[in-house]
Amino acid sequence: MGRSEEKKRIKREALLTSAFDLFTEKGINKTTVSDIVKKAELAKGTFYLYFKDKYDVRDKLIAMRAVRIIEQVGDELIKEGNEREVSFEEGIIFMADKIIDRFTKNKPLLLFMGKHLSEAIFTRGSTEEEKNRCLEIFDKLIEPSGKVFRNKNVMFYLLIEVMNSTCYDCIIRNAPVSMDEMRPELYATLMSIIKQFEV
Amino acid sequence: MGRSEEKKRIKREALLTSAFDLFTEKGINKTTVSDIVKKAELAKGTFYLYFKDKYDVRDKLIAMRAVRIIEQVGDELIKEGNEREVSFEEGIIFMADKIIDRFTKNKPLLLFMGKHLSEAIFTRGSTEEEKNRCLEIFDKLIEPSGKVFRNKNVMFYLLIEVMNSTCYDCIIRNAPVSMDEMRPELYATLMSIIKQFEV
Amino acid sequence: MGRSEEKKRIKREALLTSAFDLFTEKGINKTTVSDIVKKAELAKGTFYLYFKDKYDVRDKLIAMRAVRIIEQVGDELIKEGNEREVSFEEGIIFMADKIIDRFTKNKPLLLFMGKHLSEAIFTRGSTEEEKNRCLEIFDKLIEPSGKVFRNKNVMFYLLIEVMNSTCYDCIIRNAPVSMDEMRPELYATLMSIIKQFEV
Amino acid sequence: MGRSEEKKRIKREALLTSAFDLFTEKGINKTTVSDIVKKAELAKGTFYLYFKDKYDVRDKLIAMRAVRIIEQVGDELIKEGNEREVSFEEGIIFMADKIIDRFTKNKPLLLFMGKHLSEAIFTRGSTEEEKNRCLEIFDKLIEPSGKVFRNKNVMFYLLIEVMNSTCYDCIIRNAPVSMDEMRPELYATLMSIIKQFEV
DNA sequence: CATGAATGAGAATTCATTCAT
DNA sequence: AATGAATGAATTCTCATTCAT
Repeated sequence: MGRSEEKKRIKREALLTSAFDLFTEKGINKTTVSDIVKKAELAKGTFYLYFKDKYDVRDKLIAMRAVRIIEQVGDELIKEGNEREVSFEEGIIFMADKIIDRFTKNKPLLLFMGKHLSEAIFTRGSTEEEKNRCLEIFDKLIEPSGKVFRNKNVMFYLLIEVMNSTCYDCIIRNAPVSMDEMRPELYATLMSIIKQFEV
Repeated sequence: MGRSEEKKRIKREALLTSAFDLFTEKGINKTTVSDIVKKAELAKGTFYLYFKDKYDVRDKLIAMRAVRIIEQVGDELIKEGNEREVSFEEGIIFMADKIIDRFTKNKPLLLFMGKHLSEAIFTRGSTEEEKNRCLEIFDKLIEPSGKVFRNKNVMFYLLIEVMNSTCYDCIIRNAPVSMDEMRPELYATLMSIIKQFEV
Repeated sequence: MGRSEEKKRIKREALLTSAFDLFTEKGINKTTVSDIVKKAELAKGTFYLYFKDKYDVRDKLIAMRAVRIIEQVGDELIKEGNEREVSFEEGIIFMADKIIDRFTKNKPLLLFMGKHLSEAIFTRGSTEEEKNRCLEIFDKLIEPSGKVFRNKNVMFYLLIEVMNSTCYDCIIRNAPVSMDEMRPELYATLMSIIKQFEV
Repeated sequence: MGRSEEKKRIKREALLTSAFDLFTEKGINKTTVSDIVKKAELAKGTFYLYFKDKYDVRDKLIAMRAVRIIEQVGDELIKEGNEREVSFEEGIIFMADKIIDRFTKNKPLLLFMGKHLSEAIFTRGSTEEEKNRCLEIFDKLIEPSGKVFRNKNVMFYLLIEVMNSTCYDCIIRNAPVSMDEMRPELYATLMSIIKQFEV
């Protein structure tokens, strides 16, 4: 990568980081392009060299964050798998558990992500390549179990969607019940879904 | 109700109706308070006598519509029940079917509702009374079956949430698959969830 | 005074009191007629039965307060005069002293009065009668001294004006010096002015 | 100064000039930011690049005008001093005379300045530098006389304040007497004040 | 007299976007 | 590629005032 390419990457990165901080801090509606460039210490016009508008940035951030969450939790699972035998079902619960943890500790992140996790992963993944990385993580999860599932993507979509929705409603809105009350039901539901797709 | 109370109700109604039409037509961001009052044939200031801002109207509309959808589909189910024996599970499928139909035919409505159906019903229901009406509909659905469920509200939350999410993603975004492809999996998932809660 | 006359007086009074509280609290520009009637627990329209607009209220309040200040300080002076011999010059100093005290303890009042004290007394006195009461106070002050002044009203105007201006600038703005530093110079100036008018 | 700096100065100037014209013409309350930018032939938003709001402009204008008045009258006095011997006292009278003249001929200016002359000079002078220029003018006035005064700034504050107040009340409100009737008393008062500060 | 809902002109201010430098 | 001053349409919201009840 050339010098100038590198400089550009840094600027893009600065804009994304600043925007993310502001979006999670005060919401997208109250964040202006001015705020973003000020925080990134760049000129107003520069923003438009990299992004169409702030909604463009938001979409890219949601996609990036969604992928990152899955990747990081996937990595943790791999580590766990190195230490003890982990069945597919256990793996899913493990991931759900880690994601719930993460969101419980970082409500602004959850607020920002909304219920867009699966959407970001399955249809907008910031790049095709990232999207595939996510799907691969799931595939690797199934592999050792030797199980066969029809319609894997739909299954994963449903698993993520149920998990994301309950996180959002229980953690942010504390309704219909608290996350703690929901957790066992959520896990049971995840299990039900998996069973349903097993061939 | 007094004359003036009645007049106020009509004005409030006009604002809500106009706002709903505009929100579904061109989205909330592109709809201005000016647009709403113009359509309602009222003065700008009048809007602010009834609502805080357009987001206030949106929240109230989502709540109202959510309740209305459940009520109407509930009514249809009652009619159906008068004509033939309908089990609880069949009833849920029937309702899901009707809701999918409704959203398929009215994408702007779905776009407007987003994934807020359960939230509107379980935590914001425009009034406590409306919220209870919704829950009652579900109760009536269970009754004749003689079945017993633990944590009914959580079950209903999950049923509605899964249905709402899949509708939104499959109908609006056509992803991860089309609604037609999703439908059998959705139904199976609804069934799994019910089973899981049965005592 | 009839029953209804009395009721009207009470309402007028409530509006004046509420307005005064709000004006001193957050300034006239940030006070709305709505605020005033809400505080007075009256209807919006009622305001306009008693006053032209909020500036009308302000003018009346300034005039009333100006007169009240002079009267109260005049009363204190009379009491003082009953206890010890007080020359005209001493009387003026006494009054200035009391006024400075009052304003130092009640900056919002001073902020509200601005530099309008003499104007309120000499040209707008809420009623002709009140205005005359003020002038009489000064006359009574001169009487016992046996001194003769030309152009008494101009003299009083200058005395009040200098006192009001220095209070405002020194107490509110603390400039060009503090009130404590200004006080001896102010007193000297008041004495100079009196001397100048003595025949 | 760079090209763009120069352009900015011109725009700021245009806004100040337009605002001043409108403020003196129809008062600050009836002048809107829209009026100002229209007159300055600039865009609405541009106003907010240079000033916080119209009150910010007013404050800056009052300060500028106050300084300008003192400077111009000071210049006239210097010219006069070149032609004939002028004592300190005569100088003050000369300046008072010129200021009264100016205000009599330009009542809107006086209306706009209000009783803020000394405040603008002694505490807000648009810049520290301008403020000092004003004080210097007074110093130069004293110098040739060889006289010594204690607390010069307080003396000048009082001289200006009395002059400003009487101008405002007599010229604008014609009360308690006309400016012509007030003039000899004003002059005498100015002389008394000077005497009082002489060491 | 009193009310307070309704009005609607219009004020303030913002902010995305452009473009000359 | 980067800048940031300038733009001005767009938007929100206020608030004095009216008037039917």
